[in-house]
Amino acid sequence: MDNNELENPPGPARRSPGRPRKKSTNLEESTEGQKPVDESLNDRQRELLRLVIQEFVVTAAPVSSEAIVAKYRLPYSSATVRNEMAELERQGYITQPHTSAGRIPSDLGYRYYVERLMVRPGNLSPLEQHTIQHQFYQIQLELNEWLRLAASVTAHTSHNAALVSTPRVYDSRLKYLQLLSVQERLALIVLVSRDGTIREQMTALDQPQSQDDLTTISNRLNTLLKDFNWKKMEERIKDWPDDSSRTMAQKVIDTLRLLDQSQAAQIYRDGLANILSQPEFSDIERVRQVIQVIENGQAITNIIPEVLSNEGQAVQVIIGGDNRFDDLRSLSVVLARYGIDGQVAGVVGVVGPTRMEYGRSISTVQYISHLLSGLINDRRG
Amino acid sequence: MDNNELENPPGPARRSPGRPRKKSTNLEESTEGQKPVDESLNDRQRELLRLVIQEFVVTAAPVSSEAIVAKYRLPYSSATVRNEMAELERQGYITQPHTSAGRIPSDLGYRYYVERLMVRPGNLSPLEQHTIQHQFYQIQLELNEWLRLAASVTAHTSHNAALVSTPRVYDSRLKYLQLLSVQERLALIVLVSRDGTIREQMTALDQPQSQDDLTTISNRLNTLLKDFNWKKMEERIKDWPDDSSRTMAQKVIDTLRLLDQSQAAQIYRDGLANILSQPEFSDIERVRQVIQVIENGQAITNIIPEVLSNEGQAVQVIIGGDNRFDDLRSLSVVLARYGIDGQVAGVVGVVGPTRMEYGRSISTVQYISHLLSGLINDRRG
DNA sequence: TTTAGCACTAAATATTAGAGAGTGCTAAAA
DNA sequence: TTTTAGCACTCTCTAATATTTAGTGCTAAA
Repeated sequence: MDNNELENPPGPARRSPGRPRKKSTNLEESTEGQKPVDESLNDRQRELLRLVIQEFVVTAAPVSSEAIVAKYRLPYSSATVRNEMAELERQGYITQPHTSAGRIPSDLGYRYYVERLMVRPGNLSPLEQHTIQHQFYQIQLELNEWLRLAASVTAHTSHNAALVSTPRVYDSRLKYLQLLSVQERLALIVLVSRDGTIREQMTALDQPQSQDDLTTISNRLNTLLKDFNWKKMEERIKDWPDDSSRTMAQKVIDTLRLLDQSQAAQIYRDGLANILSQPEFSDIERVRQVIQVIENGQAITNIIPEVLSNEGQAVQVIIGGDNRFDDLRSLSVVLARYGIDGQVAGVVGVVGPTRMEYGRSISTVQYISHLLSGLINDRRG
Repeated sequence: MDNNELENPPGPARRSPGRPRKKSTNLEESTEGQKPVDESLNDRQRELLRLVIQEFVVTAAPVSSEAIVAKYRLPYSSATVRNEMAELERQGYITQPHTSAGRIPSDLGYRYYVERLMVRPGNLSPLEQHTIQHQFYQIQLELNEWLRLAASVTAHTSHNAALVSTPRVYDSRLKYLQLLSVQERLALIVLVSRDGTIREQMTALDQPQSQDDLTTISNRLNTLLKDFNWKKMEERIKDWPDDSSRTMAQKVIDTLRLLDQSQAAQIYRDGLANILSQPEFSDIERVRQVIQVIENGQAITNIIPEVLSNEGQAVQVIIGGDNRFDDLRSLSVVLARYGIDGQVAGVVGVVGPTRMEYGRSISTVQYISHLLSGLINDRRG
């Protein structure tokens, strides 16, 4: 109940809508690691904002001036803190659920924290890294099992919900294909692309063909089409005679193109239970919303291609939907790409309340994406 | 809040623990379709029980004598109904949340309803069947995409949460294998079993081998091991010379055995949001429990192999955990097997509150399992 | 055997009072 | 000029109490 206001950011935050973008730009201009100069907040205000957020992340209750002074033994009184808080509120970094309550961070506050105040997220502890690696390398797994595991581990490590998208392959090239007779007029195309993806496709035959016929065809196609992507293949077969080899080649092309294009990223999810035990989800209606969003929401599906195309940034943090994804108000999403630049790419992400441990989430997705990239790399030749 | 008592079945239901089993036996003995004779409930009582349950399933609120008489224009007064209800309660089929409330069905009541009172669930309407078929046959899909779709459709059709397990294959037989060089000392085994399952397995090589070497080996293995299951293969290779073919054969055997055995059924889930909008989940704590159970609970994983081994029954209904699955108190599960007897088998199921439309759930899993069985059958040769 | 009538019970809802938490402001102190 | 003690003020939270409502079980008559 304390957090109702998170959903409807109060006046002050709205009054300066241009601010977050500007801040973000500042960060990019300043050298990383150096403390950026800020015109509007002095050191003490920044420090207090940091403390308010840290405290709120842990307690989930509005943070009072008194409490913060006592807990951190600040060298000034609660009255001073109140004055500074008033200024922080005026600038939209924190808000009050009601007059006589403490302060809670606004989305803008979180943004500022993530970009400028947070202790830079380091790596996961060696112990955690080791535990995770152990799980990954323990058994030989298929790709989808890796991804499922990745989602599970990410959720567990970040203490939030996690999502992992299947990697999308651009420009698949044929490594090997095999045709298998299923019935007289039904064949199975098995197609291995150079990045190790396997695609099977059942296909009807115009005329009955034996396994021997099919083997002959597949041998020919293997020789002629190997290492090509579907566009190259299409050029190549243009002047072929109109025989069964060509018909089959066309089907292979279609399958390969399908692999490239229609490839709707499947999304593995896990850890929903983690975030629902957070106090912000004591309201059942919010729980339903969140489940809708995570289970099959548009927002998630919309974000992913965006992250994939966004080649620059290593980790992307979307706070409270950032005014773009309405379903995600009150949720934050931390996303990292994995894969091989320009060839294979997927997304690993953490979803949780805006009040999340951003540092931990960032470390987690960084590490897991690193791990997945390694695995993908191993799978290729 | 009305339904608190569902979780802790009150006295009467406990007093006659042998009853449900006995009933179930009776049903099996009696000819299907014929109205079974019952010593303890007269026609009017049965009719009233049916009405109470039907009403409760729709309204989710305790059913009062007055309401039921008015709504169904019963030819007797509410006082009479009250008398009969008292008897139904004494026998444990219904309970009162508190003294001055209406009646709600107990698990025992639901059981009785499902086995003896329910209008026998027919098929889904032709329109629904058509819609579903349309979704299934619209595009060529891979197995896991079929299953994902099946979960989604089941959830949507049953208005509850759905789960679909990956089919487990007993006794896989090799249809075709291919070895692909990935790096000098790293190869990919691609293995197609006769039922159309494809398994890929990366393997390290003792000594560098070219693609040509690997092709030679795979040709030999294809000829010698085709159509065998892993046990047969092991016999077969017993007296082979200890060369690279044999080493590879052993790896193929291991992979095939893995396919048969370790094959932990993956479970596709969908429609969690459906059941959480039900009024029984207005209590956040219950929501959390349910999500735990459905997302990664033991109960589900325990039930599935049980259903698979239970070859007789077409559809299995577990009500409120049936005193065996504690996590499932207040939930019911409707399960059907799909696949081909003795060869491939998976499970499709509906999970919802005990107050669910059993008829619809049963029709849905029946139809979907039928459809999946067909698809599996098509995939084989 | 059925039913009208009614006392009784327990929950749900509304009302009120009081306590608690934390602020903003003022005026004095540093 | 900045900081801080003091205090009035605001709003929520909790508990206690009364009121309403729904629906029963029982009795006695039909």
